[in-house]
Amino acid sequence: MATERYNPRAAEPRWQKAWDSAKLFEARNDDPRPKYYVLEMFPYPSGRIHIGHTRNYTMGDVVARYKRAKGFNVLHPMGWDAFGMPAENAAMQNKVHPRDWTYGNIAAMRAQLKVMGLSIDWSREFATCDVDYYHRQQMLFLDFAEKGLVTRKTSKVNWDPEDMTVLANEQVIDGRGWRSGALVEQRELTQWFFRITDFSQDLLDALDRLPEWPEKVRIMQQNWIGRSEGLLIRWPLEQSTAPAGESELEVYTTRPDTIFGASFMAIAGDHPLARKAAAENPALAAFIDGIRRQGTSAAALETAEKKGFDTGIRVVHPFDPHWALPVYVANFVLMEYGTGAIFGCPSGDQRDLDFANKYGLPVIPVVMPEGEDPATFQITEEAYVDDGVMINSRFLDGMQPKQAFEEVARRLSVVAVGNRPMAERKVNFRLRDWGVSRQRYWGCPIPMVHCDACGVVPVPKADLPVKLPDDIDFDRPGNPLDRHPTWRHVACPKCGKPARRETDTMDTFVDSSWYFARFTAPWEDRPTDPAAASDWLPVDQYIGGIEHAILHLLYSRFFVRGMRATGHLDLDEPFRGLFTQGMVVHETYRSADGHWLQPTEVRIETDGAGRRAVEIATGRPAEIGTLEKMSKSKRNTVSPEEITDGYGADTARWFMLSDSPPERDVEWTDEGAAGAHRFLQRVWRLVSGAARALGETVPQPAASGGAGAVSRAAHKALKAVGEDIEKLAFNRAIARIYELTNVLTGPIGDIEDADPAMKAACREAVSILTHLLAPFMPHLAEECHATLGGRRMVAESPWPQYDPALVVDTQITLPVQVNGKKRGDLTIARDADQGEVERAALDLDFVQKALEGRKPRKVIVVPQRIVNVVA
RNA sequence: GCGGAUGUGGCGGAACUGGUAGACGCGCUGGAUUUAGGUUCCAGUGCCGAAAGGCGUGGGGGUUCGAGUCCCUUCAUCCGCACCA
Repeated sequence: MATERYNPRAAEPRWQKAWDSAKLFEARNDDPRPKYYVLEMFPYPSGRIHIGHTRNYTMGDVVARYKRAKGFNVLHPMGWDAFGMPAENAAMQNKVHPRDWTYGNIAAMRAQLKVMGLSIDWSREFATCDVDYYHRQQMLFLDFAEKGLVTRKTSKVNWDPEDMTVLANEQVIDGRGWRSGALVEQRELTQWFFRITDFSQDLLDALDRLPEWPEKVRIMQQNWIGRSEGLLIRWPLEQSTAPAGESELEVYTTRPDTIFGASFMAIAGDHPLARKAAAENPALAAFIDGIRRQGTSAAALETAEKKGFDTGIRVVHPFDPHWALPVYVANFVLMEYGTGAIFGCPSGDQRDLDFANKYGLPVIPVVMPEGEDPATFQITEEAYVDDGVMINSRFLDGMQPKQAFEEVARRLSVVAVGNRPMAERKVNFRLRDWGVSRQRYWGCPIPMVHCDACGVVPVPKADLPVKLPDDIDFDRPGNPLDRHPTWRHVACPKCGKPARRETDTMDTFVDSSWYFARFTAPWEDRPTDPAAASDWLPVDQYIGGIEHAILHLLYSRFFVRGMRATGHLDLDEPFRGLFTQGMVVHETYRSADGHWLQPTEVRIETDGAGRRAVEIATGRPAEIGTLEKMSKSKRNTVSPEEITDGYGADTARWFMLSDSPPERDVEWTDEGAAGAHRFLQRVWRLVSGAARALGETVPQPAASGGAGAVSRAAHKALKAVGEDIEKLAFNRAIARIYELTNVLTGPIGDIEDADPAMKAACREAVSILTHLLAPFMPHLAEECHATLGGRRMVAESPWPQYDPALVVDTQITLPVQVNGKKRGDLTIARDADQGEVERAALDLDFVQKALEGRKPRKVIVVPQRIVNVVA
């Protein structure tokens, strides 16, 4: 039968328009149905939609369309993470205003996204650089400040010399700026901070209440927060050696049990005691200077020698007034962690051991593996870090390290140094406060004013927004707001005298820390409608890249806590379900002379012997390289347009979700895309053929025989696909749809001669198939649905319900094993009891043969699963 | 160093709580249809073997009637964090 090929280029825009005019995807806040909020991490408007974006949004769209069909009030919005450096770089390079560049990119990318046929509520779209958005962000900042969640402090910051801005710890990767790649320097600056550390414990505890987050992400956040329990010990200084005014050294340790193994103290170069000592000791000052210049990259740290310098200061051991220990300044002690001072126990820590060996310090073993002889147990080159039994530790001898910890804590907590206990228990976190000041133009201005008389004064809410000035120059690096002739000059809101605006703008991670809440009521003139935000949130399914496992997700979790404290919503956590999807990767190709070739520049030839690549332009063989994340440098990119122009959006959507599980990388191949398109055309032939042959066949109860098989296949697929989508197992759902299509191909080919029951079963089955396809290939599904005479659009139709009676078989085929090896099958009624199954199995020829007349020793019947005859 | 994964045909991958390993797709082989094809349809496709049969989920061992799945051990690859006291 001759069928027109399905033409996606005609059909897809038509259906997109139909969905649009019916406003099918616009969510209403007053809709009484249960809500479902599905969100993909919003894109940075770089200029082009990348194929990775497409995969991400398609996953969210499948969920959104499925949930909508299941009767939920679905919120599926889209916006733009639009502030940031690239806009300024473009301004510097191309003399284009960051605003124009950004909004131009947004327009281009929005058009690209629309081609994909995503079921997005575009009425809620915004960009974080919209004044409407950052205005409300400034309101939040002031509310946070009022609640004490914002502080201003001088601290050592990571300074990116290329971008001329401060970076958060999280933005320093291997000692380099996450964006510029420049080596980061340390500088002392006064900065704005969000007090995320106020929530350290809660941010940690609440991870256990996020069962729908990947384990990996929760562990990464746990490690990042880095909680440890230990003891803060105040070591008295030997007064004759101490700088004036210093009497003790505070040390944080998680191993107080090893205190009798201590042989030195080490403090950071920035430690106050080190500074004081250096003031009187030029050689020490020079040493500390050297530490500051030392690289902080991972490689530098790896190879950097552990170096120390004896300050001459001595501390007294807390348990022995006659035991003095030297205080070194050491290059491996961090001022930022704990107290910036440690005690070194060489026998229990490899780094301390190396240090002790280098400087000839004593090595006293204090923990020994169970069963060793304390008289002979020695530590020379390798520290013993495992559990064991205490030795050489006076009153701790014989204890487990855990008991020893408690004993030391107990004894020291009752001894006083001055008016404080010599030691107290302390919980320590690795997490630092979040520095949000950026010396950039294209960001949300921090709504603060500096007045010589009044100090730092918040901009009154009535005076918001603090708008970015339009007239700016990018002829020099640095912050253009600083150089603007007028913008920074403002009257002090308090005293009215001339004052200066804060010229720092906020880290763009602030923008993305609450956008999901703004989507719930983007029209509000306050940051949120607290009721709407609390109703819609948490996001039921959040989908994005693993690269945001720490930064964005942790900041958002903090923001929700801050917004709750300031009354903007009532919510524990922003994202109930989190899914981190894999990347789209592609083979790489190199020409004979070694330069990278684009996929469009090579032709792949395949035969029994394998695959070869040929450079089209030269006809010479090209080398097929490894799979890589698509990148400009390797030239292995495929653009969404290339695919949609050729095959249409449905094919692209289908291919990206088939085969590979969504959390893994998917390899883009031409063969795969072509295969997906073949399937699309096959479905169209099948459904349109069925529609023509069946006309208005009235569905009637499926009968037995072939019609029953068709019905059962359809209902089984219906059940399975729904369950797979719920689990985000898109590849499995797609395999199910293929299976159903394979089952239907035969019967529908012969449909002209079929009986009415078969016709009815096929009619129902193709209708089910259409609904199953709809989340994945929504345009094709609409076309099929219309061809079948569907009244409404699929996008506004409910998900069909499967018939429970049709998803179980009455006859089942059990594998029959003899001695654990499969020898054949047994077809029997599903509800046959164990005895029947056993008798029938023993009657089977191949079982008889295998038994050779012997009685079986045992017959194992697992109902509805397997029979195993043990001979 | 610490933490986390992953390992199944030529390839991507299925296999729910221990129960027919390889669903589904790609590729490949053979055949049919078509003016032709990069179309469509049919059949085949884990490995060895003519067959009977045997062997098969990174390697080795174990538990079990039965192991891809559980336990021990080992190897390989990938990812994250990392001078954190």
